Amino acid sequence: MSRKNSYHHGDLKNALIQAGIEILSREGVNGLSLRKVARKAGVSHAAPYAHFTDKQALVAAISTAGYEKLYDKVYDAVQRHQGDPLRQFVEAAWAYVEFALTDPDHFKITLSGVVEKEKDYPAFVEISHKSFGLVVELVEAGQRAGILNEGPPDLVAVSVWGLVHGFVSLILEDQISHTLLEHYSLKEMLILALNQITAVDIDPQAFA
Amino acid sequence: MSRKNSYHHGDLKNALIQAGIEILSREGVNGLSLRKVARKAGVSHAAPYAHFTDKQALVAAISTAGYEKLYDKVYDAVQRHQGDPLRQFVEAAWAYVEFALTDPDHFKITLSGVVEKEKDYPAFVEISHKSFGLVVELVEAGQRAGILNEGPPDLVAVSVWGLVHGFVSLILEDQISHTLLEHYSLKEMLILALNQITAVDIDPQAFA
DNA sequence: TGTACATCAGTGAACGCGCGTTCACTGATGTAC
DNA sequence: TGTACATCAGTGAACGCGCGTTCACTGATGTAC
Repeated sequence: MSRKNSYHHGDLKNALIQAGIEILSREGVNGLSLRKVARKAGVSHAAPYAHFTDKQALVAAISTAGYEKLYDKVYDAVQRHQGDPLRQFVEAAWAYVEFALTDPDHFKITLSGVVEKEKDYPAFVEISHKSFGLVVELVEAGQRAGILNEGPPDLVAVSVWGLVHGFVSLILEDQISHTLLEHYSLKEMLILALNQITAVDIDPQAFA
Repeated sequence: MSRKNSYHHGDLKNALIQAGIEILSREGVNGLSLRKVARKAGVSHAAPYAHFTDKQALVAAISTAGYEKLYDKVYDAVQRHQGDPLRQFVEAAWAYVEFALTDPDHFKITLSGVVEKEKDYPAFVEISHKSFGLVVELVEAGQRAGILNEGPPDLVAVSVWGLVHGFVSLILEDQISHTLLEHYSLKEMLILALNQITAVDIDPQAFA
């Protein structure tokens, strides 16, 4: 940003990732190309090769950035409601949903496994493990507080993550019936869904 | 198939859909092109235009076929365990998981919303509604049998579908920890996840 | 402080490729008489 | 049953396009003396 008009960009790498995210949100996964990303960053189409070995690597970096943003949003929610495990649980789930709805295509490229070789990118693997760890911690806190059923925390974490992730997917795929959407807000629906999985009954009204 | 060597194919439309599914399973979503599909069906690359107005239409037909196959597999499971609601519930969920694992890319193209304009294809919309209806019926049966919690069946259906769908997604995205996969079979894990959502406790051993 | 030079991050022309789609055509099939 | 003809489902050449990647290059920056 600081050296916008000079020959050298200064922070092209991040600018390319950012440009990629914008293209994703405007044109979807199929509209994402190296050349478009370079164009949007105001740079020749060969310039990205100074920072990424190939297109895959750029996509992996975009995915990794998406995961990090998701983690941060969820972590924020957890921090904001320290000491109130139920609220923590609900708001963390809601943060996940919000990120997906705000930037559906960034969410999809990050979590839909569209990119094959994510395993080859250590930063991606790291943030994905870190995220799962966060869910496990949340589950353990929930179990201690008696709002979640007993059971191996990692297994319960899979159920919880699965439920929230599936909920998001159904919304993004327009798979949720119209009548349902007329009767409930998405947050209410999420809470009613979470209710199926918690040991206590959550009152949607309390989380308006 | 019957007129393989004649100028006219006889059943090109279905042959193209089938060829598309095969390409999907071998090369993934990004490998799917009209020209490849035609080649695989043994036909010139312009031939598909006699049956589909454009590439979108072919993809929509492939997605629709995927949904129908999924519906059939789940419906089969339901039929096979008529009179045993718990088993019906578990095996229906497992059929969903099995389809996704058997043909991940067909599953993805069908349910990942990669295709934008699915709404424009009535056959797709129809089978998707029909599928949701089947889940609702299953939920109602489960509630009557006391194995699922009370609540508006369509809402509970969203939770159930969401849980199973999310579970599948986590597996396909390689998001489930290695240690977990070493300790449990996928079917066990599915059942333990379903356990979080049922009113009764399911014994994984009973479904080996 | 000033100069020489190595390093680095850009440029722009060029490559070959596969794609979706159109178009004039042709061979096979079905139908009317 | 045989013939004429309309219809239909294919063919293959051609189009223009955007893509990923390479390459010789050049301008800017940082460093040693």
